[in-house]
Amino acid sequence: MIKLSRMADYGMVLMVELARSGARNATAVELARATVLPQPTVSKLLKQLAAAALLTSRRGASGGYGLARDADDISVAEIISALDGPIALTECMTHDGIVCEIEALCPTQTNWRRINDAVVSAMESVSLADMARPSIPVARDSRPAAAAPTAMA
Amino acid sequence: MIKLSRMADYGMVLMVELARSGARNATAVELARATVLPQPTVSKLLKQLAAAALLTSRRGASGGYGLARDADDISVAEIISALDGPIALTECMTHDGIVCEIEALCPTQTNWRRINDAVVSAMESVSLADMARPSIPVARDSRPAAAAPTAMA
DNA sequence: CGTAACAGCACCGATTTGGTGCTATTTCTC
DNA sequence: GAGAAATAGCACCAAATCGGTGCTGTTACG
Repeated sequence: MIKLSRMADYGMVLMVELARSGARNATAVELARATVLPQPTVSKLLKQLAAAALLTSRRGASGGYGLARDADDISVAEIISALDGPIALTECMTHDGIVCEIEALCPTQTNWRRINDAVVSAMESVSLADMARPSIPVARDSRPAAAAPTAMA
Repeated sequence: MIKLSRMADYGMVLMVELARSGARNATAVELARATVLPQPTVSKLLKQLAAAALLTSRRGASGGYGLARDADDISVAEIISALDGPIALTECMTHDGIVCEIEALCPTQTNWRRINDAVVSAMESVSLADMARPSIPVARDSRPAAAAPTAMA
């Protein structure tokens, strides 16, 4: 359903938690507790995020993780591609320029790329700071007739 | 990797083929041959597309499929959601207004929705006719240093 | 009435994904 | 200097999803 993986979802939660708390040396255990996510999975995610240079890590006793950059300077696109790999709607999008095997699909390649770029830029335009700040306090009980166009069915 | 399923990919190929040929009564076998896709899968896809009212179907001998509307009036978003279900990056996006279980994620819900809407509108803005017409004849061998911003990594 | 096509199942295999566990390695503290 | 506490980097396993296949209707043309 064009949905991002649960890992990316969890990863975002962790990043938001770090951005909110401002902690620069939070341990995996602390973060797991704060976010109510399984600890082993949290560790795995933090490792990946650190490997992608989005987090700094301190090893050894009293070690931990912290944001590598300002939350304003980290985009949603970065977080997602760190955990889910590059944002590519079709296979053709990954290797750029190489013709895909299925001849029939290729003519549409340019248009796919345009759509893909739109998705990427949408995610690049939102920063971690944006995600951390609950911009519009969403109404929980009364739902105002779905303001957002939910596509079709 | 935020990629759409192969079914949606194939489905697009079939729709483009129908848009190009202009055939209003093409059989599954013909379309499979034209697109070089496995016939059973093609049949399955055509059924789904017909069920979503994107294709008209004629049963019986000399039956077949055709576009239900003008190619200009069918969006990429419709085709994708017909085959892959509604476009929803996160689970929260499907049931609109209902609070998800994981408390920590919810505050970011509004921002997720904004990103999701951007994706949806990107796909709604491109019609099947756009996809069918090879707008810019893509250079196959010489690749001009990747004009499109390929995100990171 | 036979044949050619769509309709709608149910099922199965394989790939991917989510999750776990173990073994280093680093570094702080006592 | 030894031990404890934390990250790093593996490899592995279980499960859910996805892609694909096969059958049994049902419709309609000839």
